[in-house]
Amino acid sequence: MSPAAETEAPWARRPKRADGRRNYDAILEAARVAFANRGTGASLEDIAKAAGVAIGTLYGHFPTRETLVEASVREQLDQLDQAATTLTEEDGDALGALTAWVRLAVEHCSTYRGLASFLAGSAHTAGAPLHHTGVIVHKAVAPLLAKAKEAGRIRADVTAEELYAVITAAAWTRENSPEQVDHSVRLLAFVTEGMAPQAG
Amino acid sequence: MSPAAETEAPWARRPKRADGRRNYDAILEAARVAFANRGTGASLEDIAKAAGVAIGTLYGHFPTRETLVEASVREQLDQLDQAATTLTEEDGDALGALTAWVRLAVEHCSTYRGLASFLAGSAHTAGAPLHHTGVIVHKAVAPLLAKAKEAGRIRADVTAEELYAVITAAAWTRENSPEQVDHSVRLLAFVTEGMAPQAG
DNA sequence: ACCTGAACACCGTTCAAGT
DNA sequence: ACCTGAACACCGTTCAAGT
Repeated sequence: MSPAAETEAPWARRPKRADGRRNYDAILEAARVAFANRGTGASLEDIAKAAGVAIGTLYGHFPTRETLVEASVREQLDQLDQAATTLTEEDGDALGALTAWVRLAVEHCSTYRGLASFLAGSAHTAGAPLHHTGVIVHKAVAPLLAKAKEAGRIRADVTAEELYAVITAAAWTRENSPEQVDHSVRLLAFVTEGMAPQAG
Repeated sequence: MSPAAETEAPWARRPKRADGRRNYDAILEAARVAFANRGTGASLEDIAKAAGVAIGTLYGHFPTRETLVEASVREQLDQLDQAATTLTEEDGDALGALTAWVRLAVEHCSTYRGLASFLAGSAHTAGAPLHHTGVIVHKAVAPLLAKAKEAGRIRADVTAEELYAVITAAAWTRENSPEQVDHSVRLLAFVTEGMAPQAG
């Protein structure tokens, strides 16, 4: 498998022609603003208008809403992947490293209202644009989880899939929390305690 | 405050005229089927068609989608409320009673795909039709929570609001789980362990 | 290779007219 | 008091024509 095959997805590729790249970038930027303000269900016509392109141009680059959502969080996901590597290499508190990364993952998955639902919806559909996120999360969390288990801080039977369910559930809770209090913090605290070996 | 004011909501009242009641019931039944098959975002026109009424009739009885969703789960909510009373009166395992009721509540809140999001959305909006659900859950869970605390099975600082966040998050997880495995079961198990006094 | 925007489809919501 | 359905608005999606 070539490096390009790993990094380049079949959907939403950045065009080669200069005008195409300009439009692609403008659409992405407008989408990020719209998703941040209105959630992932924001009007695609409004996004095209804000980007200064016709609606057909948007569809040319992003054939489905999901491809646009995926592209709008792709860079952030790369950072999340790298953070897992950094945290795994650090010596010290294995449980702290795991929980720190889980919190980063929850923040990523709650970037926009509606993102958690998109992620959950494509979690079990191989080939879906946002299925990639689940794959990355699984791969990234595996070594962190293994180290925490070796250190005796997490039950041996906790799986990466269960952690992903926890992360998306916490992200959804965060999306839906009132501005004053983020209920996902306490939810994660309870879950973390519950995953400790001494419990139960 | 009269008893009627407590039980009768200002939205979605069952009409007094016979033809009105027939249509009201037919719409509700069609809505339950449509919500079960397509989630709470199901087409209202299709529901009206299935009920054999004009779209205006549907809007006459249920001015917003939320009122229709609320009415479609109201009876079930009453049962959930009664179950809390029964479980509170039982002698025996206080933690078991609490967790049994929480599981019933999770099932209620995941009756239809999309219901958990409706509930979370109206949780902090007094006056919203589905805000009622949150109020009932809070009232119902309070004595169960108090007994579990007295028995030393749950941390003293756990609030009913936190439990409601846990319930809706678990319901959302259940809605989004693949058919083979319900991830909310493990999520609830972890949270329950994490709420125990000996943890942390 | 990429862009445009008209055209079509579908659905939510309102309201004047009716019984 | 309740019902009807046409009318309007808004949005997603496609595609023939253009550069």
